[in-house]
Amino acid sequence: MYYQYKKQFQQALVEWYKREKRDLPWRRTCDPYKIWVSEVMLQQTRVDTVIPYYERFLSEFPTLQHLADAEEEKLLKQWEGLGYYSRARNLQAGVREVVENYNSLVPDNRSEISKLKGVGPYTAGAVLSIAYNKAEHAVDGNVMRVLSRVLLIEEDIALPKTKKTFENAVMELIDPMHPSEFNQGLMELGATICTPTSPKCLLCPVREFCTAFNEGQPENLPIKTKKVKMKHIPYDVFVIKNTIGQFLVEKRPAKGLLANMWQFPMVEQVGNADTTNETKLAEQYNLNLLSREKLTSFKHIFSHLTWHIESYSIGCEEQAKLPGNCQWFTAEEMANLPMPVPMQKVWQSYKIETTSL
DNA sequence: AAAACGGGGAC
DNA sequence: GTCCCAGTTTT
Repeated sequence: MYYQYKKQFQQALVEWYKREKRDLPWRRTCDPYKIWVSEVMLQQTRVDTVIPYYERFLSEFPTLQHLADAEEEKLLKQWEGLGYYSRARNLQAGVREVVENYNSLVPDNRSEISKLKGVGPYTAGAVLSIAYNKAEHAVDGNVMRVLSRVLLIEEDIALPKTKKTFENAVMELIDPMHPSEFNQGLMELGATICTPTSPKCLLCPVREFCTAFNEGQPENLPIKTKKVKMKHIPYDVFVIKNTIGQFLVEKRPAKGLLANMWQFPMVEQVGNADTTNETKLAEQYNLNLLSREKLTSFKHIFSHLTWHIESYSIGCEEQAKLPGNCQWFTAEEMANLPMPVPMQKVWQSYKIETTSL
């Protein structure tokens, strides 16, 4: 973009942003910690979803120190339902690094802040520009969409190396006097005007600078090729209650899918027979099963795989020897355990089934 | 470079 | 159903 147009573009974007920006909770503060929390929550997650989590999280952990001191169970409980739970663990690890190594001051330069756990190129640039007003790139999906249209960039955004093109473009275009408003303006534009489908070009403050609007078809940008192949896994899930009213739950492994989250015992379905899976359950968990009743069936879609859940209610004698990751809890105790959404659905189904008796 | 990693909303 | 969302880490 020619130099004289660049300054006009910056001014048009920044003035539009100042005028039209949505009133969001994290826009009422410059506290780097709070900006950091908001940016992590917003990764791959919509604004409307984040707002209630953000408010609750910061009232529970108002400072770096509060979060650094938190128990993981309590942290995950706050994150429950938001997804990508490693974000929460990484955020806490990063916060602990800041408390221990940076005197509780979030670093204000890219090389240091990028070393923090969970802080990638985007989050680094977002915190630096928004909290510290540094002229740093913060390239997310919105920015790639907006700039692919404005600058008619036709590289495949599914390829990792393409990100560099957009980071360079931002550094070339960014308003050095208003980095925070410039970066947020690009994202706000992508979220509200320059949307994936049917962009509202007639309302766009920078359409006169937009190559795709003037020459091409904005709706066909950006170009993205990658498609994911979904795996499907059928599971039987069991809500198991012993004779003194406790329920059996297990903690998932510390790595991988839904790490350290709690769940009801589940076994992968092998055939379409029903008794084989129950036998497998009794063996795996060393249980003496008494009764059984069908609960809800549904499918739960993750980003890369689908669980097909069938759930059952089981009565059972209490056993002395349980696998190490298993524990009996009362319903009240269970309420404090972080559980993923599919397990909450099963539990909800159980409660409805039993209260109707 | 590709896959893993949640959940939900919009079309 | 598909896409994608204020992405990062691991393989």
